[in-house]
Amino acid sequence: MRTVYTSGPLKRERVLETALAVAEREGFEQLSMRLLARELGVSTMAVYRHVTNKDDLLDGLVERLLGELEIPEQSLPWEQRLRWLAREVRALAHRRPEVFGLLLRRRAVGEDATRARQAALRALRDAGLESKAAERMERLLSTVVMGFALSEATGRFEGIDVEDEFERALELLTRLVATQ
Amino acid sequence: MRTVYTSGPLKRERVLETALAVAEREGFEQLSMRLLARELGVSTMAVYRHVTNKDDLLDGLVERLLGELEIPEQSLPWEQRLRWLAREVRALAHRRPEVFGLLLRRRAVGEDATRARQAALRALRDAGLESKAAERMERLLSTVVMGFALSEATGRFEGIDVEDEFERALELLTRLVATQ
DNA sequence: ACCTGAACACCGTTCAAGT
DNA sequence: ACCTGAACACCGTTCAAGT
Repeated sequence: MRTVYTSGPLKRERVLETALAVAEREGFEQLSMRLLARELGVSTMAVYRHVTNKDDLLDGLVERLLGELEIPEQSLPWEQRLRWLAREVRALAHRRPEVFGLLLRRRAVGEDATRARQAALRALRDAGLESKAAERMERLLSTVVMGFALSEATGRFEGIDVEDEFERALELLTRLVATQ
Repeated sequence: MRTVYTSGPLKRERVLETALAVAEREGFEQLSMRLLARELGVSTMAVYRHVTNKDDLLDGLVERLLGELEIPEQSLPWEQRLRWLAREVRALAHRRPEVFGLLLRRRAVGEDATRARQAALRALRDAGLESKAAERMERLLSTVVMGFALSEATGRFEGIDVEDEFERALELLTRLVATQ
């Protein structure tokens, strides 16, 4: 009834990948340990060998999503790096509308979580902000970017050209950074 | 084992109120139709007379939460009205940390949903923004305000003085509105 | 008209048992 | 070492039955 991924032994990597696929295909609420196991062609409890419980599975998904963000080259001007990051997040929300919300519900702790944040902080420092101000601005920017992306993914801004809206918001905020 | 609310007949109002209390006390994930019924001192299916299903229950909670927002007097200067609204949202997130996230996950459709939005739009028009610009700014502001409030409720900004941070962000954005 | 209990098709997770 | 099936304590919801 379902596609069963049969490539090699069961690994955490494949568990997460399949969980992501199931969530996007069936809807996030439908993702269960049992359905995931069925999809992997394995007993429910076999999944627990690669994931300590469902919470750990969700943490793994968050980490995987963050790992999909491409970090801009340091050589680019700071404005372009900020825009790059913002668009990466927006693209992620587009690609994974069902699971994107996880990023705003769960605290990201792993290494991938900080990569994007560090890149944003570097860009803001390069824009001339001192350390504390850069951190504050990063929190403001990430809130806006994540919030917009989520709003689009959940349909809160239906009927609105979010592409355009998002670019304008970025424009405004970048100007705000420049005048800090 | 649990407090049973015994005041009068079962009404939608009391169902929602109790659901809110249960969610905040036991955690949002623990809120179930069965536990809610137990709490109301009634059979599970009796709850279904006041709520068509769990989805409808959650929609009801969203509506109730939005109804808790106090709208500022029109006589206040526009900056103060915006600040008022922002603080109301932040206070709501503080009061209902467990259920606040619902507001960002579900589309609000009822009347209470638009009250706050209309008040913000009026303030922005009074600030001199033309109609389209006011709508765009309202979306930006609401995203920031809701995003910050959620981040605080979920602990994303742990160790940070969100009170201070929030005021600074508002300050920045208000200046942005003034210079539009 | 309003409430009930049993039943159905699901969950996450523990644990003893199999290879 | 790795996987399994049965079991436990839960879900949301349908439906026939009670008052």
